[in-house]
Amino acid sequence: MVQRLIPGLTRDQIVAQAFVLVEDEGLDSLSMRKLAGRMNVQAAAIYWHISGKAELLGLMARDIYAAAYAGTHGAQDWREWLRQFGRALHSSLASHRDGARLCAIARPPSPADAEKQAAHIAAPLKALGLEASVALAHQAAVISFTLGWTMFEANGPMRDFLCEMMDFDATFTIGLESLVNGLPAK
Amino acid sequence: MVQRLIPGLTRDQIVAQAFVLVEDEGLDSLSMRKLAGRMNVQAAAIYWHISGKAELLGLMARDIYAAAYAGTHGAQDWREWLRQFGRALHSSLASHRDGARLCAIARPPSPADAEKQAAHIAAPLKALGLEASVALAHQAAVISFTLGWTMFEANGPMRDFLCEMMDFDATFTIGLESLVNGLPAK
DNA sequence: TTGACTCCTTAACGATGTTAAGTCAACTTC
DNA sequence: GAAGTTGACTTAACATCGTTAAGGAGTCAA
Repeated sequence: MVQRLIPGLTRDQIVAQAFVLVEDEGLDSLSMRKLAGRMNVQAAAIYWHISGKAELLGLMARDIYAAAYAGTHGAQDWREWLRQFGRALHSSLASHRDGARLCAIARPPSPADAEKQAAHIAAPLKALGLEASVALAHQAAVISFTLGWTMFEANGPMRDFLCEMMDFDATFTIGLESLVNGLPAK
Repeated sequence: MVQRLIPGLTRDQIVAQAFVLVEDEGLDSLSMRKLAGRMNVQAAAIYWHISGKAELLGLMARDIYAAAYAGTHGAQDWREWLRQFGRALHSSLASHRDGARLCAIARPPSPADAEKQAAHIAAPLKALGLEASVALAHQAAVISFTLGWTMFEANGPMRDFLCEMMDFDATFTIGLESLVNGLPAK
């Protein structure tokens, strides 16, 4: 087992630079060559650390979701938690350029340990009194709405026109509230 | 002004064949060359009829949305209309392979006549007593939720695992009902 | 010193979207 | 019917893309 002192490249550094690249030039301009160029490295070098572009996108999406989970604190009941989570996910998606499109394209990084991951995801809602399957279903609803909305907000048809007719953020909040309030407890 | 009797290729035929190709091989395999090959034509020939791949995707997405609008009949109030529309859009998206991803990627075909298009879209809800801006906002909410859900259903993380834990269709309906019931009339 | 191992380079493969230039038949006009 | 115009397509090429194979330089253990 040999370990370099200065590995030069790291998975985290690659993902971080990928975010910077997307921020600068947009998701469509995210290519392995450009990404490598920004790190003064050849494109093939990235493949030593990451299996391919799909995994890169997966890791980026994971970071966006992680920020959303980190943005929920001290909810008293599961509806409040879902509202917090929805708002946090929306702001996480919106704070990264093309964030929604990225999460829409990205595939799950590890379909293998889905069960463990699902349990981990359902945990906060279970702690607030929801059954596991209901927790996952409700979270799926909130994620779907939020992801769909942010995408609609960013690239949807008539975007510029609708911008003048309504407050996107306020309308999102209304939709999120409606959705969460109507979800059944069982 | 010269007009051929048999133009050989048509926009509609191209779009139709694109749907067939996606149905057969998936959205990732939709390339101009393969599409042209299926019509016994060179790839560049497509560019005579369609400006590029972006427009092709836009036309495909437009067809999917059109099927959803066509699936709403005789609603008595705007909530019922939104429910019908949500269900129709869901089935339209689900009935085309990679339909949700397609609509997520596709850009609006014509940002120019957004105002006219918005009025046309808001019409059915206006006829049922909703103000134009509210109509658009509510429709945006339903589209966002439905598109997000269908995407989640198709490619989302833990898809296979969640499949066993819940009925996707039933859970979608619950979410849609919750959302629509909670939307304000004003 | 030898060998193993990590990390990166060079080079190449096939595929992609797109454009420019050329071709040819169908039509219009004279 | 000859000439010219134009619609529709072919051929060829360009730049770029994700990805892989082969190899080399550096670092550590023996």
